[in-house]
Formats: sequence, structure tokens, C-alpha cells
Amino acid sequence: MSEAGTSAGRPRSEEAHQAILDATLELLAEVGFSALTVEGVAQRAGVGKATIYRRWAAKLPLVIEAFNQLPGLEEADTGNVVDDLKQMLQSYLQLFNSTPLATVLPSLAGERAHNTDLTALFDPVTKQRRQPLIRALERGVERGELPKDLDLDLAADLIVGPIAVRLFFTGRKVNPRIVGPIVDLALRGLANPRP
Amino acid sequence: MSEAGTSAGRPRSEEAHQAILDATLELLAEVGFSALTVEGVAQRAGVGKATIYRRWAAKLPLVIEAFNQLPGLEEADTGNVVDDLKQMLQSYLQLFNSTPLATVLPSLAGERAHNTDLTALFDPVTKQRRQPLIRALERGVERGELPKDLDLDLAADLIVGPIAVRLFFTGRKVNPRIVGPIVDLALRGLANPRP
DNA sequence: GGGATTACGATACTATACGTTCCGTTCTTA
DNA sequence: TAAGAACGGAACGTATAGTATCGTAATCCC
Repeated sequence: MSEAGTSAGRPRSEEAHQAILDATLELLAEVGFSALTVEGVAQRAGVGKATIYRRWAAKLPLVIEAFNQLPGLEEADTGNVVDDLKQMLQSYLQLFNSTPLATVLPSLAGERAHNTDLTALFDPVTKQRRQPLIRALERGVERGELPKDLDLDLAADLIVGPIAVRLFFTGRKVNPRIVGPIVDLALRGLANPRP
Repeated sequence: MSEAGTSAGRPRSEEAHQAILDATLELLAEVGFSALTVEGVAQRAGVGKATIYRRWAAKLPLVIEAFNQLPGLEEADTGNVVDDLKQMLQSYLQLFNSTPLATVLPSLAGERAHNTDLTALFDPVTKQRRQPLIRALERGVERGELPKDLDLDLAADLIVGPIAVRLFFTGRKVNPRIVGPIVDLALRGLANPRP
């Protein structure tokens, strides 16, 4: 295991490294996690299989690193909960429509159900991705836009859920147009402590 | 292709047929769609591979028939939208907690993203499963509990989404306790035309 | 009841595809 | 220029899907 700096000899190609990660993401989107093969990645990346095994011991750590290359949710802080949420969910959907995320995520989520190794990877990642949303809701509570006893996780699920369901069950692209109504509907329920 | 009735000779064993379907569901829950092998099903069911291939040409139609054996959502009609929805979602969760559905569904949904054959199967099934929910909402509209211009699909997603997200990403059994708050929150938003 | 017919479980077989390792070559450093 | 490490490609062993075949068991029809 020679890290850079110690060594004489030919250094590892950063170009190959990136090509492998890119190919992994592409194939992950095309065929899914379980049908992803190291051989396929090598061919797509134009490298030998040994070049992959020299860097990653197995498929899972490779997929982990590739998945973490996908951009995260950009936090919005406009001073208004509704605008924050709408803006963040718009970015969210643009992300899904412009990256392999829309196909990669369902595949990983589906695999998560029976692959405990993948579960260990995946759960922290999904929790991480919710954080900007949670923080926006917290700011709303602080500003008095939302009740103090709001269940933040439930609120986040109420907002993310409808979009996730459409992504998972009804094809690929989700129209960003639906973000407005979803946030309005959800917030109308969340903001009023009792009817 | 001899259907029953035409033939002399030993009839196909209905016991083996059912054992194959049961084994398919079990393995589907344990290892997922893509890792499901006909050989594995044969071993689990205690039948020869030929017995399976004699009935199903490939893995997909077998999975289809097995999946369709899982029970559907029981419709509730109490005369009140909120109660209808709460009752139906309770059944929904009990179904998930007592059948392999909680692991089978994410696996199929994940596979759906890159398997067009499975997509063709899966989309009508999911649409079908929403129908009782949609009808309950329609009754609510008719009774004046919900606005006439309600987007039924959006409303259904708003209610199912939060539960689905928890099932897909947290894996553990979902506490039926959350149904009440979810329906209350969602309906509070849906029922009031404008804040 | 007996013969014909079909399904049964089990096993052998072929082709394919995968993970992993090995090899001759290329690149970089000292 | 020599040494060392990574490179792409190819070779090797393993596993699995799918098919064919075996002897046996069950059912129908005469």
C-alpha cells in the first residue's frame, strides 16, 4: 500500500482514478448496484481491472467513493422558511435531473434492504443529506414561523416524501413545478398548531 | 404448452407451484431481485429446476406472479376522509410489517430504474395500489371535506410519501403511531383552499 | 387393471461471465 | 541508466444460467 510521496517508480494515474469513478457512476445509473461489475467499470474507464483492484479492495468501497462524488444539497437561507424550502427543493430536483442520482439512489436504496454493508454506508449518507432541510426548519422554528414543538424529522419527511415517491415509482424526471404546491400544502399543515 | 384439461398424463403439482411462489417471495425479501436465482428458488422450494422452467420462461414472470400474491390495501369507507385515510394507512403499515413487502418493494423499485421489463410490470401495480387511497380522497371531495379542485395524485403522494421515505431509507419497521400525525398534518394543508 | 402420457426431482452438461492474479510494457525517480 | 511501481491486457479458476436427460411417480383412458 504505497501512498504518494513515499515512492520511487511510476505514480498512480489521477486520470485513471477519475475515469474509474466516472465510469462507476455511469454504470451504476445504467445497470444498478448489483449488476455493476468491476470488469464493466474497467472497460468503460479504459483501464485494466488490476488498476481498479490496486485502489479498491472490492465493489462496495468503490461505489461508496463514486457516490460521494455526487454533489449535495445546497443550503438556502433567505430568512423565510417557505422560500428556503422551495429554493432547496428546486436545487434538489435539478440535481436529480442533471446527474445519475435519480437512478443511482433507488438502486442503492433497494439494495440497502438486504445488504448490511451497504446499509452501514447508506444510512449516514441519507441522514447527512437531510441536514440542510432540518436546519432550514429549525430556523423557521426560531423565527416563530413554525411551532416550537415541531417534529423536525416528521416535517422533513412530509416535504421530501412526496418528491421521493414520485422519483422512485414514477419514472425519471420530476417537474420542479410541483415543489411550490408541495411546500405550500405541507407548511400550511405544519405551521398551524391546531386546526 | 398443455393446459389442464387437454391432457392425459400426470397433472402439474399445485403444491409445487405454490412452494415455488413462496420460495420466490422469501428469497426476494432476503437477497433482492437481481440476486434471485432460479437454482436458489428450486432448492428452497424443494423442486427441480426443470419444474420451474416448465411453468415460467424466465425470472421476471415468476417474480411477477409471486409479487401479485402479496395482499393489497384494504379499502376503508367510514364516511369521513380522515378516518378512512388513517385506517387504510394503518393496514398499509401492518401489511409491511407482517409480509416480505417491506424488503421486496424497495428491491423492485430499485431495479425498476434500469430494467424496462420490470418497469412495465411495476408501474401498473403501484398505480393499482394507490387506487383505494385515491377513491377515499374522491369521496372526501364529494362530501365537501376537501376542495373540488384538489390534485388527487399530489394529495396521495403527500400522504404516502412520508411513510414510503421512512420505509425505504430507514429500513426498520415503521411505527403505526405516526399515521395519525401524518394524516392530520397533510389534511390540514389539503383541506384549506388558501391560508 | 394396464398402457400411454406427462410431470416429478435430480443430475450432467455447455456456455458465459465474473473475480482475481499474472505478465510484459511504460512511466517516473534517483 | 537502473530500479521500482503502475499500467493495460490476458490467462486462470470458479460459479451460475439455462438445457437436456435420467429413472420414477402420478393420472387418464381404454
